[in-house]
Amino acid sequence: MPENNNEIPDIVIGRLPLYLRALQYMVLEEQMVTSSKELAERLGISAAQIRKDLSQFGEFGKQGTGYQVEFLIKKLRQILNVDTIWDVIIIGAGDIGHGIARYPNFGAQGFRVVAVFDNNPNKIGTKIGDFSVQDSAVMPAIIKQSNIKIAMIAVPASQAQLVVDDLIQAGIKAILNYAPITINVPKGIQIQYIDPVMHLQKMTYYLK
Amino acid sequence: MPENNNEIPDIVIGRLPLYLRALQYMVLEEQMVTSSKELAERLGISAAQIRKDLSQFGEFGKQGTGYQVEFLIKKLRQILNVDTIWDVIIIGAGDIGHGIARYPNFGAQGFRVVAVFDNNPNKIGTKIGDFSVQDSAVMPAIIKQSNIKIAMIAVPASQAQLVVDDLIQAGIKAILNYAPITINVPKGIQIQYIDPVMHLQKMTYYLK
DNA sequence: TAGATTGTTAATCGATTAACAATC
DNA sequence: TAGATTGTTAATCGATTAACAATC
Repeated sequence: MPENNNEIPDIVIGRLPLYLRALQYMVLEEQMVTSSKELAERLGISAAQIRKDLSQFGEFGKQGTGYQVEFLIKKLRQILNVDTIWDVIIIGAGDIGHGIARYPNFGAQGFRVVAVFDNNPNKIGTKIGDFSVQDSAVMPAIIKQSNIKIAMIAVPASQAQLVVDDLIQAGIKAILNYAPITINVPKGIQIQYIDPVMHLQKMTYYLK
Repeated sequence: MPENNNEIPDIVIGRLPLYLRALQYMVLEEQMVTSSKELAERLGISAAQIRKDLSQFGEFGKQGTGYQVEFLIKKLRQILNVDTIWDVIIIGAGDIGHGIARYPNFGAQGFRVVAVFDNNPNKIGTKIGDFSVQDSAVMPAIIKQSNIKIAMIAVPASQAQLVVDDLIQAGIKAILNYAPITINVPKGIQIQYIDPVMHLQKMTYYLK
């Protein structure tokens, strides 16, 4: 007896934020309705792929008409769990930490930075926008107390694994890692990487 | 008569910088030799995949022994065209522009930031580390004059497409885009995206 | 009704993995 | 020689695309 196969591919999940982003620009342009064809052209992918991806989660369109932009945004936000606000912490108050602490796009997209930590005594207590940098020593307590699930780490590569281990110990479930090093995490913990060097080195392959 | 199929998949190219990064940490740890198995464990991928990827470019290992770390690094840098230094410019002198202008990892990885541009008169002439911010108006001339091929853009989403069009017009061939919007570029131009929100939204799908 | 576009199936295409002969 | 590990093939697995009935 075949199981109902309801495992949605990770690669599909990865495209949903892309769709959401494009739809939000349509709202800014006061466009009410779109189609898989139009979205596909904007994003440079195939219309069939967009329809197939969306159909994993329900029937959000109308034949002959397409998709209501606002409605599809609402559905995507529900699917991605960004129809509420997630509190996020930052570890590392260097240049990158400063940059992401002030990043203006998190708010509208479901994320709120609530604390910045560092273990350097010279940085503890300094101000970044609204927050003052807190001692990493109090980090686990604050994670537990505020039930925070998401962290962004911007510490030196040499410290990244240790910091991640501490974060997971304290209850963090998702990590966005700016340190240029591969981190090991147990199953069930999400980790994503941002490393501009990787992108640049991929592009130079094709240059000259 | 079958053509020699020497088109290397883009997805393979994307993994090479990851291998390179891991190998460089091995050098720091004074490890001389590695194996596909060890690399695979570090990176959380399969050993077969690493061997297959590398074999696209040559035979870099020895049976029974594995790979000489320094030698493989040298080969990967050649393949990726990062065995020389690429000059890179930054457009946009806001928080993100500041952050990447001071990013410490570019130098050792084949990239050198040589200029930062902005079109805001309040920012033009201000200092970021060693450079002063230049007027975007002079950007095309400088790109041509210095034969710059790579740009990183950190401007508002609303300006990103226009800036990219200008850059390509001036001769830029590869763009790392920090603006949270999909950009259209002609064939033959490389573009890569960095958007922390996308990564966060992908992870929240799996949370609770 | 005619035109447009969805959701879905089946076919195609491409990527990953398992396995092993070769060989260091 | 025995053990280890490569490079490569073939099999498997998964993702994308083309096509079209359904239907707005």
